[in-house]
Order: sequence, then C-alpha cells, then structure tokens
Amino acid sequence: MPTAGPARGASARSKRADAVRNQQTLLDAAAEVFVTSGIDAPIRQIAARAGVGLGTLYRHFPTRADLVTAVYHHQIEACAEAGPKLLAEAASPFDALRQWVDLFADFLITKHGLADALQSDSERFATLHTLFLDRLLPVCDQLLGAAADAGEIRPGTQPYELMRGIGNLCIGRDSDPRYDPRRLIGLLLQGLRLS
Amino acid sequence: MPTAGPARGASARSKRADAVRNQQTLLDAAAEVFVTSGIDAPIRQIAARAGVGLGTLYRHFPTRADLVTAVYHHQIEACAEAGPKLLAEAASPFDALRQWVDLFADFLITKHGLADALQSDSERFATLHTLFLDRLLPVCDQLLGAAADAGEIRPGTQPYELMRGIGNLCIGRDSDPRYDPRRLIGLLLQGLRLS
Amino acid sequence: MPTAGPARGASARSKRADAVRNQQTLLDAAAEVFVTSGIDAPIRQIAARAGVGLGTLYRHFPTRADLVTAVYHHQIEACAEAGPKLLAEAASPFDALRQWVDLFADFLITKHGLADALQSDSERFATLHTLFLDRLLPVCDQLLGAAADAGEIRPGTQPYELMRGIGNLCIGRDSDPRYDPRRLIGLLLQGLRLS
Amino acid sequence: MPTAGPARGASARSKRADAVRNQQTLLDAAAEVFVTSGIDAPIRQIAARAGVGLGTLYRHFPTRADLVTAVYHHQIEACAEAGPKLLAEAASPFDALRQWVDLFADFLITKHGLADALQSDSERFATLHTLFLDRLLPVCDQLLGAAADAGEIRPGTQPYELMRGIGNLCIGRDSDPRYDPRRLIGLLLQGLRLS
DNA sequence: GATGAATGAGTATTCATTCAT
DNA sequence: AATGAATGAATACTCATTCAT
Repeated sequence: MPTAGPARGASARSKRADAVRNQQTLLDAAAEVFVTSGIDAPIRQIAARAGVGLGTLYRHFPTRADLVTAVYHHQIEACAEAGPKLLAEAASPFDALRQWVDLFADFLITKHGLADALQSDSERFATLHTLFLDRLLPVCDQLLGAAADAGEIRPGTQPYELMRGIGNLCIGRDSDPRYDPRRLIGLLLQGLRLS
Repeated sequence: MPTAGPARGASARSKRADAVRNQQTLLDAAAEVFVTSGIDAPIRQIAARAGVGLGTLYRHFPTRADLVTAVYHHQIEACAEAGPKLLAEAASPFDALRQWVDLFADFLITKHGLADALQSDSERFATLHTLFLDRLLPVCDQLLGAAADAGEIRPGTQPYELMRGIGNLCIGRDSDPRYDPRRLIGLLLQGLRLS
Repeated sequence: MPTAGPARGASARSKRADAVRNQQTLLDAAAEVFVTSGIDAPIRQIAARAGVGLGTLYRHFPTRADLVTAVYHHQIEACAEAGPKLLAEAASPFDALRQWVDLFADFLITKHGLADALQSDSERFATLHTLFLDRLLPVCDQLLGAAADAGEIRPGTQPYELMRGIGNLCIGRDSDPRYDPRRLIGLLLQGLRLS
Repeated sequence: MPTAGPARGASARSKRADAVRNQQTLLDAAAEVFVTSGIDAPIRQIAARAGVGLGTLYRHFPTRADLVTAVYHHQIEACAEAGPKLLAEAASPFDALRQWVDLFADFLITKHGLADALQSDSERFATLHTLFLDRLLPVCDQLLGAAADAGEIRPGTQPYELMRGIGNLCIGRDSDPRYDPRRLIGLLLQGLRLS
C-alpha cells in the first residue's frame, strides 16, 4: 500500500517534528545549564530551562548519562575528525599534534564542567567516558605515533595518559585568573619534545 | 622530685586523653572516607567509620571545613618545611624543585580526594585553599626563583599556576591504572627546563 | 452551544483539580495540627495528617510562613470586611465595636494556636503579622474612632494595643475551663466606656 | 556535745557551702538566660553562663521544671506576702487590689518570658503552674473578695481568670513599643468597678 | 560531687524518579 | 506524548540526656 495518505503522513511527520524539536531544545538547555550549574545540576532545572515538562526530559533521556553524552556527542565527533585532517595539512606531525591538543583543550575549556565530568569516576558518566575514549583515543594515538616516528618527540607516551592529563589540567580553569591551563599544556608538550 | 610532674599531668589529662583519641580516630576515619567517597561524603558516614556518635564529630569539628582542614594540616606543614631544607641540601636548585614537587605530588596522590577538594571552588573549602596557599605558595615561589636564578629553568613561571597544575594532574589518579600523574608531572618539569 | 465551555473547562482543569484538592487538604490538616501541636508543629506531622508526601507540602508551601498565612487568610479577610458593615448596621458605634471585637475574638479562639502565633515575635511569622495588621488595624481604628466621636468611649485608645490585648487574652483559652477570654474582653471594653 | 569536732564540721560545711554557692550561681544564670533566650533556652547555655558543668546543673535541677520553679520561687513568695500587707495598709480594698495587680504585673513583665511559660500548657511547666496558683490564687481571691464586699467592684470575678488574664496581657510586651500591658490592665480593673 | 564528652533521636530540606491525568 | 504533581530517601544539624573519668 504505497498510498500512505498525505494526511496520515503529515500527521505522523508533524508529531515527529515536535519530538525532534523538543530533543534539540533539551540538548541546548542542558548544555547551557551544565555550564552554569555544573554537570550535576538538578534535572528539573534543565527541564525548566527548556520550557518542557520533567517527564518529557525523562522520556528523551532516561538517565543523566544519556543526556550528557548526547550533549557532547557532536563536538567529540568533530574533534575526532580533525585529527587525520591536521596530520595531512600541518607542517609537521608534532605541529599537527599541537594543534589537535589545542582543539581538544579548547573544547574542554569552553564546556566548563565537562573536564570535571570526565574525571569523575562516578558510574553516572561511564558512557561519557566510553564515548570519549572510543572516538578520541585512536586519533591521539595516531598523532603521537606520527610525531614519534618523525623523531620529534620521545616515544612511549600513552595517548590515554596524555588525554587524561590535558583533561585534568582543564579542570576548574575559571576559578582563578592566575590559572591558565593552556600555558601548562604548552609546557607538557614542550616536555615531550626530543631536544 | 622529677616524677611529680608527669604523674599529676597524666592524671589531669586523663579525660582529655579520651577526647584526643577520639579526635585522632575521627581524623583517620575522615581521611579514609574522603578517599573512598570523596570530600563530600556524608558526615554520618565518617562518624560511623570512626565508631563514634554524630554529635561527637560535630563537637570536634563544627563545620566540614574544620574537619577537612584538620585532616590535612600536618601534611601541609611538613611539605612547607621541606622546601628550604631541600634547597639547602640538593645538588642544584632545579633538583630541589624536582624533589619538592615529588613530595607535593606524593602528598596529593596519597591523600586521594585531596586534589579534588583543592580544585573545588566550593565556599566550603575556602579555608583549605587558604591554608594551602598561605603555606606552600611562598615555598614553591622560592624554589622556582632559585632555579631560575641559577639559569636552570626559564623565568616567569608562576608558583600558583604550577601548583594548581600539579594538583589537577593528581586528580582521580586511581580510576585507571593507565594514568600515572607522576609521569606527566615529570614532563611538565622537563618543559620548564631551559635547554 | 452552551455546554462546550464547561466541559472543556472541566477537562482542562482536571489536573489542577487534584492539586487544588491537595492544597485544601493540606490547609485543613495544618489548621488541625496547629491547634493540636501549636504553630511550630513538625512539618512532617502536617504532611502525615494530610495523608500526603513531605515534598507535596513543600511544593505548595515552600516556607512555614506561607502555610500559616494561607491557613488564616480567608478568615482575616472576612473579619476585615465585617467592620464597616457592622458600623453601618449596629445600633451604635460602640455596639458595632463590641460585635466586631466578638468576631475577632471568636476567630482567634476558634483557631486555637493562632493567638499564640500572633504573639510570637519569631521572624517566621512576620508575614502573618503583616497580614493581620494591614487588614485589621484600619478597621479597628475606624470603629474606635466612631465610638469616640460618638462620645461612647474615652478617646485615645490605640487600635494596635487593643488588638494585641485581645489577642493575648485569647491565648491558651482551652488549657483550663475556668478561663474564658470573652469575659475578660468584656471587662476591657467596659473599662473603655466613658461612664 | 562531743562530736561537734571543728575539723569535721568545717569540712562538711565547706562542701555544703560549695554546693549552695553553685546552686545560687545556677539560679542567677538561669534567670538571666531565661530573660535573654526565653524559658526554652538550651540547658547547656545556662550551665555555660553559670560557669558550671552540665552534669552539675542536672544534679541540682533534674528537670527543667525544677529549675524554672526554683528560679521564681522567691519572687512568687514575695508577691504572695504583699497581698495581706497591702490590704491592711491601702486606702481601700480596691486600691490594695490595684497595687497588688501592679506588683504582679511588674513581676511578670520584668521576668520576660515568664508570662509565656505560665501560659504554656506544656507538661514541662506543670510545677510552675502549681506553685503560682497555690500561692497567689488565695491572695488574689482575698483581695477581690474584700473589694467586692466593700461594694467597689462587681462581685463574681474569679481570681484564676483575672490572674490568667493579667498574665496573658503581659506576654510579649517588648516586641512592639506600641504595646503597653499596664494600660490594658488598667482598663481591665476599670471594667471591674461598680459605678 | 563535678565535669563535659558522647550519644542519637528529632526536624528541616532537597531532589531524583514515578505515574495519574 | 507531554505534563508536572506526588513521593520519599538522603542528608545536615541541634540539643536533651547519660555516664565514664
């Protein structure tokens, strides 16, 4: 029956459209609230910011992890995709690494509270951890390997450790103006260089 | 009559002895619980771990800040006193700096959860922050200055930033065996060197 | 189509209906508990009496003052409105005053515990105080003024003092059968008469 | 009387003296604290004010009622004894009544919080109630009777009711400068007069 | 006797989660 | 599907009372 009647189609689509719009509204609201009140903000606050009922939020994101993960999914993706591209375009593998680290740090610094969540070993953020590692670890590994192969950095640095370290350095960056994680990350990379 | 003093003293202090013992028990329990459940662990949990009533804990440490501060007071002191001594004894100022940083990091790593608390900008840990900075910042500053004066490291590194960075690197060190903050701290110091 | 309105209205309000019912249940329960256990009764007790969760009570009345005020709002209003009406209808201004005072006292006596709350200088009942004075003081003032103008009572009695006095006389009226505030209030008014 | 041994007597007396002194210190402290923080003030606060251990307070006054009663015992006594004296000395029975009521009110007003305690039907103040009524009710009754017999006031007023009323009027007298219980008490007595 | 440390019951409040409408 | 009212577990904190020293 290919005659899915326009009426029925439109109606089905319109509902879908609403749901999609709600989902996006929720993601935006969550992103904002995560920045303002941290990744542990009351669920109710996020729903309120989205102008949506509590139940609606739960329907779309049954657990907080689902919401957090969804909020940062796109940006993790973008960061992952930037790796190979930088490697292809940059002046040297180390330069690519440096630029990618900048990108990664910017992401964490911009989304305040994200670094904190990454560090947290709470069960609640397990899926976020997984997402981060699954997508970004191979990219970081590739960049480190290329720089090491080129003799620009000492070999043996583990991508997990480096990413964790950068993530940690980004924690709480706005609590004191004297603290600039970027400067320290620069020192870290400098310490990696061969000579 | 050299024995009159001690005997009388001991007897006069007999009641105090219990209280002191309790206080120490509480400090130990708190230190353990802070590791296990973070620095925000329920007060009740700490009291339970100490095998002590809730009121007893409140009597000794009216606010959580009092407890946290007391827990780490001795070790901060020891760390502060180690600075000048290392500077006097070590082979070079940079070597003294390195050893002191090791000491500092060991402290933070051993007292898991402490690094987290230091990062927290919660009003609740203000006194802990103050204690840390008041005692350790001048020490770190002195070590950095000496190493810079000796031409071993590039000048201009701020002690606050360095300490914060080291502190951050120590966060959550036991969530994953792949992560060793000491290695990263080594890189950071390496990046500080002049050539 | 006269039936469309009501039906739709009822349906739209269906959810509200529950909440409203709960709110009323809570007000009734609070009124009873205030009588039984005083205006400082545990919140939990009120919720239990209403057969409602703790959170529900907090949702409807975030602070105790909100609850107390809500409990007595209607009756204060009624009392305020009775003043001018009595002045218009009674045989004389003093007679109107007497009847209004009866009304006022009845209110306080019926809602046992209310008089106590009025007396309390706790910050918590500030809004209740305000409500009382804002609404009833002008009324009492008008009645006193009219009676004085008519030469029935000595001039100069302040409405605040009179209301406070009546309120105080109504405190604890049921602790002993020998005590009847109405008799004393009668004496007070008698003492006010000119001759 | 061979056993009056000075040594034993002195020692026995000295201990007694200490206890008595403590008891008085506690009574004074309690009186002050009752004024400051009400009759429900924390027991600990009273002990602290007396510069005495908590246990000592409990030894002397096992229940709060005991303490409260003891605190006001002397003054109740004085008030009771003043009745007959005034009746003998005053110009008329009504004048004696008036003066005694003044005395009674002064007592309640001075010991802020006492009026509140008298009103409270809490089990805790039962003994205080008893003390008050046992001693003062007959006195008030005698004064009322004399004034009635002299034809100065209408007969039939019950002393319990009058005392309760005066007590109630004295409640919370310092919460607002517009409220002066003495004025209202004056009206009450005026209302009692025959012509 | 005196002391005050220890105890724990009682109360307020927040917030994740469920579920009737 | 959406809503948000209702729920109650979790937690902090106070203070009367007991009891070891």
